[in-house]
Amino acid sequence: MRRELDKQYDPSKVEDSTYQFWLEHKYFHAERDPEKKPYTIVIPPPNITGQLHMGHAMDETLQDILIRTKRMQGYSALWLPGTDHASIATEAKIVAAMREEGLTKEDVGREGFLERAWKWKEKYGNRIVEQLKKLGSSCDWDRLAFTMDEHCSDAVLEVFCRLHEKGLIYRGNRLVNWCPCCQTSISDAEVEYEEQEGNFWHLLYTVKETGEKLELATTRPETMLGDTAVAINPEDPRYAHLHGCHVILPLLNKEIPIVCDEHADMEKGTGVVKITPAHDPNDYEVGKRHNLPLVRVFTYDGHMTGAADKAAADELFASGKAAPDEPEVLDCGKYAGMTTMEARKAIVEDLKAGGYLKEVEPLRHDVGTCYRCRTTVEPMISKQWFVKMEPLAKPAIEACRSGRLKFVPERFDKTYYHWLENIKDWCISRQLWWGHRIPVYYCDDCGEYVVSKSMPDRCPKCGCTHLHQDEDTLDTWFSSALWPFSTLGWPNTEDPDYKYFYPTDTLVTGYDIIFFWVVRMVFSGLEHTGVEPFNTVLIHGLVRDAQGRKMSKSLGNGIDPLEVIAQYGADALRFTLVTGSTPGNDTRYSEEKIKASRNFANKLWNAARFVLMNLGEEELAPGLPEELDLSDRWVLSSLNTLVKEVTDNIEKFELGLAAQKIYDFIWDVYCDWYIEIAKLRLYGEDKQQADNARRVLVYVLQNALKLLHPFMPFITEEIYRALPGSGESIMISDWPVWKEELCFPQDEAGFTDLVELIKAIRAVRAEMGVHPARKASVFIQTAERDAFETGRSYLEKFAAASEIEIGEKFEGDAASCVQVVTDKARAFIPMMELVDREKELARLNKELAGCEKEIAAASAKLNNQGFLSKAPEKVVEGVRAQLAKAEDKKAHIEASIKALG
RNA sequence: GGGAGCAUAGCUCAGCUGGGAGAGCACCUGCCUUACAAGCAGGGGGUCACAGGUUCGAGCCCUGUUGUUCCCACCA
Repeated sequence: MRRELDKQYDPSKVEDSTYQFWLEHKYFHAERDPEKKPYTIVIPPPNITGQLHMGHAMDETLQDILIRTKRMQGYSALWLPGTDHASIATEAKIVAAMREEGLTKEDVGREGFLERAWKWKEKYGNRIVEQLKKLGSSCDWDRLAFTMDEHCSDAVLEVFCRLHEKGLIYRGNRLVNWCPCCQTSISDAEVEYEEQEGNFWHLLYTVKETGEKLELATTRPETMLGDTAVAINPEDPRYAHLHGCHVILPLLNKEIPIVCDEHADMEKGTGVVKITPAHDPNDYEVGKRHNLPLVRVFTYDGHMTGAADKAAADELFASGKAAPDEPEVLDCGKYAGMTTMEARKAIVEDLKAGGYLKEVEPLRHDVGTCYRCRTTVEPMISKQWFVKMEPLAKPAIEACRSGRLKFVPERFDKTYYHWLENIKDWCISRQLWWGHRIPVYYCDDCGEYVVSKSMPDRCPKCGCTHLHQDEDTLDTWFSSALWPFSTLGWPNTEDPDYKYFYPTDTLVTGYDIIFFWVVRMVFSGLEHTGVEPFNTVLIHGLVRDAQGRKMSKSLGNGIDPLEVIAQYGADALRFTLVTGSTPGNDTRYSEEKIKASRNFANKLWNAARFVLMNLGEEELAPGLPEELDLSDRWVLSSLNTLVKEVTDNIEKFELGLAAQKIYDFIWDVYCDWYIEIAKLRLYGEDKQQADNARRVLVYVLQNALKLLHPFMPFITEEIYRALPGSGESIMISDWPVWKEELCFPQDEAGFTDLVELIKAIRAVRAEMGVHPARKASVFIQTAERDAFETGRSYLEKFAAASEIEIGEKFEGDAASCVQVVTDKARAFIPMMELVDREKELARLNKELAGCEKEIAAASAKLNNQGFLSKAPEKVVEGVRAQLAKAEDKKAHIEASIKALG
C-alpha cells in the first residue's frame, strides 16, 4: 500500500488479490483444535440454479461478520458452505432447456435426464460459489458440500429408513397439491396464494324426490363432473325436509346423495355446497366422513379424463392390486382431453343451455399457485409418501419454549410455533427425477415393498428377485432438513467433525423460510441427533428496492450485487446492508446508501494514507509510548469504550449498531479530531512527541481496523498489512479487548471541555461571517487554567487564534470583544468592529434563554420529591451536574451581556 | 378470520434493559486548510401517527383508534 498512494480507494484493485491471499494461507479452514472452542455456522445452501442476489448478499454478510469476529476472538470458527440440488427448480430448468432442443424427459429417459442434470450441476453449481467469494465470504471451502453428494445422500437414506422403521413414514392415496405444469405433488408450504379475478357460478341441481331446484355456487364449475354428493347443514331448517334425498347431477344425469355435514355453512350463500372429494380438500374430508366415492376427473397434466384413463383405472381395480383408497376415474365424454380451463368454458355453456345456471357473480378470490412456476395448483388424489408430523413437532415446540432454541428477534418464535402447532403430515414424494430417489423397492410378483438403503437381493415375502425401485424422488427440503449434521459426517456419529463442530451455533436466514427450512432442521436434528442443530436463529428481512418494492425478476427491479461490487466494492455493499437496518426488518437498497458506504471506505483509506505518509524515517517502536498526552488519553479511552460496546453489540447480534459506532469513531473521533491534533506534534519541533503521536496513531488505527474487519474485510486487511507492527493478516489477529489501564474518564471530560470551547468559537465566527483565514487573539477567562493551558495549541489551530492568553480575569476592554461562553470558560475575541453590537447582544440573549430553559427543566426535576426518592442515584447526580453546568454557563453569559453594555 | 411488522427531520432509517431527540442523504452559508471536495467548518429543520393509561419520568411499557405492509387460514 505504501507504494500506491492514490487519493481514492479503488476496491477493484485489491479485493481479488486479497481474497486469493486469504485462500493461499488457508485462513478460512477450521481446524479441530482441542485448545479452542468451536463456533459453527452452516450456510443456507443456495440453489445450484441460483445467481447471487441481494438476499444472499445480506445473508452471507451477516454470517461472515459473525464468523470473522469469532475467529478473531479465538474460536475455531467453521463456516460450512454448500449448495442445494433444488430438485423442482433445477428439473424445471433442465426440462425447459430440453424443450429448446425439442426434447422431453420421456425422450431422453431417466438416465439420460440425470446425466444432463449432473452436467448442469457441474456447469452452474459452482457459479454461485464463485459469486459468494466476491463478497469476501470466509467459508471453509475445503468442506464444500452438496445436498446430493455421498455424505448427504447417506444421511437421507438413513433418515428415511429410521423414520419408516418407527412408523413415521407411510404411503397412501391422499389429496395433495398438484402442479400440472411441474407434474408433481408439492407440499402445503410450497403453495402460494394469489388473488385473481374469477366468478362465482350459481348452479341449480334438481332434487330427485321433490323436484325442487337446489341452488349452490362454485368457483370451479369444471369439478362438477366429479361431484359425488351435495351437503347441507344438519341444523338448517330450510332443508330439513331433504334429509336422505338425492339430487340429479346435471350434464351427467347421475343420482348423488344429499348429505348432512357441518362443513355446509348456513350463513354462506344458500347453505348448499357441492361435494367433489377427489378435487377439493374440504370435500375430501366430507367424503371421508360420509364414505363417498372418490371420482377423479382431471389428468395429472391438467386435462379432463377420458376413456383411456378410465380403462387404466378399471384395469387396476380388476387386477385386485388397487389400494382401498384408490379413486375411480370418470370418462368425461365430450369434455375428455380438454384442459381444465377449456372444460370450464364448455361446461358453463352446457349448464346455461340446460337451464342449470342461475347467475354468474364476479369474484376476486385467492388461488393456490405453485411457488416455482406460478401455475394454478389442482388438489388431486394421488399415491404419495408422507411423514407423520405430530410426534416430531412436539419436541421442536418444546425446544423453543425451554429456551434451548432462540430466535433473534424473539417475535419470530410465533411464526415457528404457529406452524408447528397446526402442522399437517408432510408429503415428501415428488414425481421428479432429479433428487434423492425414494429408497423403497417393490416386488413385481407379490406387490410387497421393502424399505432399504440399497436394492435387496430378493423379496422378503415371496423370495423372488423381481424388484424395482420407487420412481419418485424426495422433496428437496427432506435433505436440507438434515444439512446441519449431514454435512458434518452424520450418521457416523464418530466422525471427528461431527463430534467437534456439532451442534452448530447460529443459523442465519430470512424470515421467509422459517417454516420451509428452520422448522424442519429443528425437528430433524432433535429426532436424529437428540439435540437442537443450533441454539440461535438470526432472522433478517428482505432487501427491497429504493421504492420499497420486493426485488423480482418479473418487475425487473432487481439489483445485481456483482455489479455493485464491481462499481463500489464488496466492503461498501456489505456495510450498506448491515447499517441502518435492524434484525428481522426489511431494508431498502439505494444508490445513496452505497455511496455513503463507499465514501466511508475512502475516508478510512485516506486516514491510513495520512498515517503512512507520516511514519517518519526510523522504525517505529511497537506498542504505546510511555508518556501520553491529553489527546492520546482521550482517543485511547474512547477506543476502549468502543471496543467494549462493539463486542457487546455483536454478541447480541446488534450488528447495525456496532457498525454505526465504528463508523462514528473512525470518522468523528479519529479523523476529525485525533488526526488533526496529531498534526501539531507530527509537524512540531519535538521529535519525541512526534514519535509518540505516530505510535498512538498506528495503535488506534490498528485496533479500529480490527473492529471493522468483520464488516469491511478487504480494505481493513489492505491497510492493516501496510501498518508497522502488524501481523501477517488481520484475519488471524486478536480481537481487541477492553483494558482497565486505558480508561481515562477525567481526560475525556477535560478534552470535551476544550472541544466545546473550540466549537463555540468556530460557531460564532461562522455565524458572523469571519473569513477562516482571519486570525484574532483570544483571551480565555477560566477558573481552570491548567486544563486550558494544555490545549493552548489546539485553540490556535482550530479556533483561528493568533495569540492566546489564559487568565482568571480579563483586564482588557470587554465591550470591544466578541464574547464566547461555555460552562467552563469565557473567551474574549477583540473583533467587535466586525459585528453589529445589537446582533451580538441578541445572540447572547438567545443563548441565555436556552440556558434558562435548561435550568428550569433541571430544577423542576430536582424539586420533585418523587424524582428524588425514586429515581436512581446516578440519574439524580446527572441532573445535578447538568444544572450546575447550565448555571455556570448562565453566569458567564450574563457577565458577557453586562460587559457589552 | 388469526398473527406480526411499520408509522421519529424533506427522503431512507437508527435509537440496545424507560432517564437530556440521532445518522446518512438532501437543503442553506463559508472554505481548493499539502490524508481525503467521495472532503472540512458552521447552520436550519421533528407535538417521535392519534387518544387514553402506568410511572417521579414515556419515542420506548399497557389499552384503544387510524393508516400501511406482510404472514397464516378460509373463501363451497
